[in-house]
This record gives sequence, structure tokens and C-alpha cells, in this order.
Amino acid sequence: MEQAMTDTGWRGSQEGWLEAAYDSLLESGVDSVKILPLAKRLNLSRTSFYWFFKDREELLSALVARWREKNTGNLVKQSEAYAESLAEAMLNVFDCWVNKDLFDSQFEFAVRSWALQSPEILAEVHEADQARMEALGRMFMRFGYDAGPADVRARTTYLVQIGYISMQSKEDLALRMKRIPEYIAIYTGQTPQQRELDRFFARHGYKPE
Amino acid sequence: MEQAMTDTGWRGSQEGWLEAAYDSLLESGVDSVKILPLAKRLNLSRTSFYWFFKDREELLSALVARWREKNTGNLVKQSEAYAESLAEAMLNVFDCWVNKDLFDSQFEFAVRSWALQSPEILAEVHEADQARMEALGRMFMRFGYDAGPADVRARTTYLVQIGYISMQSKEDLALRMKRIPEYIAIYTGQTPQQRELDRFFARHGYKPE
DNA sequence: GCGGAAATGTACATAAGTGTCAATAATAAA
DNA sequence: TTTATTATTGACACTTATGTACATTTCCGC
Repeated sequence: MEQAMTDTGWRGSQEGWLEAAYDSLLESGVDSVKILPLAKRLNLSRTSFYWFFKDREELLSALVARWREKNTGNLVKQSEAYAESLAEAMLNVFDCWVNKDLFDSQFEFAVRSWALQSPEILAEVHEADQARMEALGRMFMRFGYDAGPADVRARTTYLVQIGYISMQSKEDLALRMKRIPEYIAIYTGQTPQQRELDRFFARHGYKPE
Repeated sequence: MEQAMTDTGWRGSQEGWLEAAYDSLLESGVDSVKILPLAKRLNLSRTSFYWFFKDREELLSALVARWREKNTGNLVKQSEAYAESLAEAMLNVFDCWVNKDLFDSQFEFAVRSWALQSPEILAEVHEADQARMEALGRMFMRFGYDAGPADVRARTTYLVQIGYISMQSKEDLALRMKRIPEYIAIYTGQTPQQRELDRFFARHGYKPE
């Protein structure tokens, strides 16, 4: 019978090991995702791991699957959301950059770094980049850009964010929000309406001075 | 006595180990920079390493020093180079993105990934980002931008490139060159003169169709 | 050719990781 | 309470890495 066994009473679980692996990946990269250290962190015997996963490889695959399912999907969805102007459409995309539920930047960076040492992961990352930039390109075209310029603007939009992630900087929301109108102006070539900005700020719980 | 001992006749050397470490770092990240594998690659006994370096740490430090000295210096220099227009100035900066002697993208990415697992390296990377973006900001201000917009445009310019590096894509020169006029337009808000582009293409041995 | 510095190699001690197996404990279901 | 399933563990065998001590080779100047 199919049952919702969320709390089994057992100490470990597939989810538990995966979560620990995720934490370790984000903190220190793939090479730190080792069974022995994870076991210590979980206060479990190392060998207990093998009950839930065939081996380390399987754990890593689960990790990529998690990334694949989260980051790309939301970005594509946001780029397709309803908007009256290009500036508003761009602000929908910007939701991803300020909301962790929509896009996990640290996860993103960790996976991209992982790609350095694994051709399989590199291929995954390339696929993701492709899909995301194409979605952004379609957004620009929806608002009248030709394929060429739309592509370059999509790249700019996307690459700035990937670059920002790659800086691993921990700036506060206020500072980042202050730059947003400028970014919108550069990317779209048009100034955003005040009410569009207000709507954006409001849904992220930010009150400009 | 100080002597120029480039070729000692010995098989190994400080430079040799460093070069192997560099190759390994670029191919597979810091964690692959291990003495045993490097020794195999160099066909040398593992322990011979300890003649040239105190330990692995010292080798890694040498690697960072190399990065620090190369990438930031040239970027700052290019951003300060003489130019009649902002577009021309930007093309000077673009020299870095197409010329490996001026900026080593793979090295850059490898070091940034390394920063994920080392606070010291992270600090180095942050310093570099700061210095580079400030230099670009000064460039925009030289051509009339106010501090605020200059900063955002400097960030855009820089972050797109860091993002591009992070994509690890291997596109050919022709494709990248084709996008350049568009990028210049977005970053600077002005269309580059044909002669400026021609000069740029020429110095990189590229003939547009 | 000889002695010493420069470079290399062999042997040893240690640490951290992997995965298998058989024994055992904890829980849910009967 | 018994039983089957699910989870946990320690012991074992193996691999890859680190760094030290000491012996050995190689080259260069004298």
C-alpha cells in the first residue's frame, strides 16, 4: 500500500543524507561530499549510508537531479509570465534573483564549479544555460526585438546574473534593490515605470527610502 | 651568488611542478592538485617534490600568486588605456576577453571555484573583483557618467564576462566577434564607429565577412 | 677524478577515504 | 507477542593520499 511515511522514527533517511550532502556541497564543493564526514555530521555510522544509496555516485546523481529540477524550471517560468511592458517582464525575471525559493544561487555556483571536474556535469550545465537563455531571448522577441539583438540582450541579462553568483558576494537586499532600475534600463533600453518598480519592491517586502 | 639557473639539466624544477599544478588546477580544480598524481604526470618520484616546496600548501600559494599577478593587472591596465570614445575604450577592455595573454579565463574560473572551499582564496577573489570593477567604473566616469550609473555599467561589463567564463563555453572567435558590436551598444549606450571595430578586429587577426 | 650540492628514489609511518559482510537492534504489522 | 521489514553497526580488506628519514645518483667546479 502507498503510504505517506514522512516520519518513520528512524534516525537516518534518504532525505537526511541528501540534505547533508547538499549542505556540504554548498559549503565546500563536491569534493567535500564524502560519506565519512557526512556520517559524522549526522551522528550515524558511515556504513549505514549504504542502506539508502548504492554508493557515492548515486548520492551525487540525486544532488544533480535536485538542482536540475529547481533552478531552470522557475527561471523559464518567470520569463514567460504575463507582463504589459518589457520592463515589467524583466522584473518578473528579477524575482528569481532576489527570491531563494525561485532560484538557489549558491547551489548554482556549486554545481557550476563541479562541472570543472566532471564532463557529465558540464553537459548538464550547458543544457541548462541553453534552455534559460533561449527562454529569455523569446521574452525580448515578444516585445519586438529581432532575433539577433534579442539573443545578445538575453545573454547579457543572464550572464550578469551568473557572473554575480560567481562573485559570491553577500550584499544586502537594499543595496541590490537600489541598482535594479539601472539594470532594467541597460538590459531593456527603457526606463521602468515607477508603479512597476513599486509592485516589484512590494512583493519582495522592500520599502525604498 | 644570484644566478639565472633556468636549465639546470635536472629533470624537475620548481617551475615544472608549478606548471603541472597549474594544468591540473585548470583541468579539474584544486582538489586534483595532489602531489602523487603530479609526480606521475611528470614521471618523477613523488617525494622529489619536497625538494622544491615545503609542502602542498606552499605549491598552492605559488599558484594563487601566479593568478593574482596576471589577471587583475592587465584588466586594470586595459581599462586605463588611451581612447577617443567610450566605445573605443570598451574595445580596449575587450582585448582581455579575446587575448589569452591578457586574461586567462580558465585560470580565473578555477580560482573562483577554489574560493568555494577556502576563505583565504575567497578574500583574494573579492579584492580582485573590487579592484577590477573600480577600474571599469573610472573608465565610464572619464567619459562623462556619474558615479551611480558608471558603477552599474562597470558591474554589467565585468559581470557579463565573469558569467561568460562561468559558462565554460568553447565558442569560436568568429561567433564571439559577431556579438561584439551589440555588446558595446548595450554597455556604452552608443554605437561603435566602423573604424573602431575594424581596428579591434584587425589587432586580433579577425576578418569579418 | 673527487667532493659537495642539487636532485631523486626507497622505505616507513600515518591518515582518510571507499565498499562488503554478517551480526544486531528498532519498528510496524500480524 | 511474534515476525518480517527496515535500519544500524563494527570488523575487514583495499586504495590513495600525505610527509619524514635516509640512501643514492647526477652534475658542476676545482
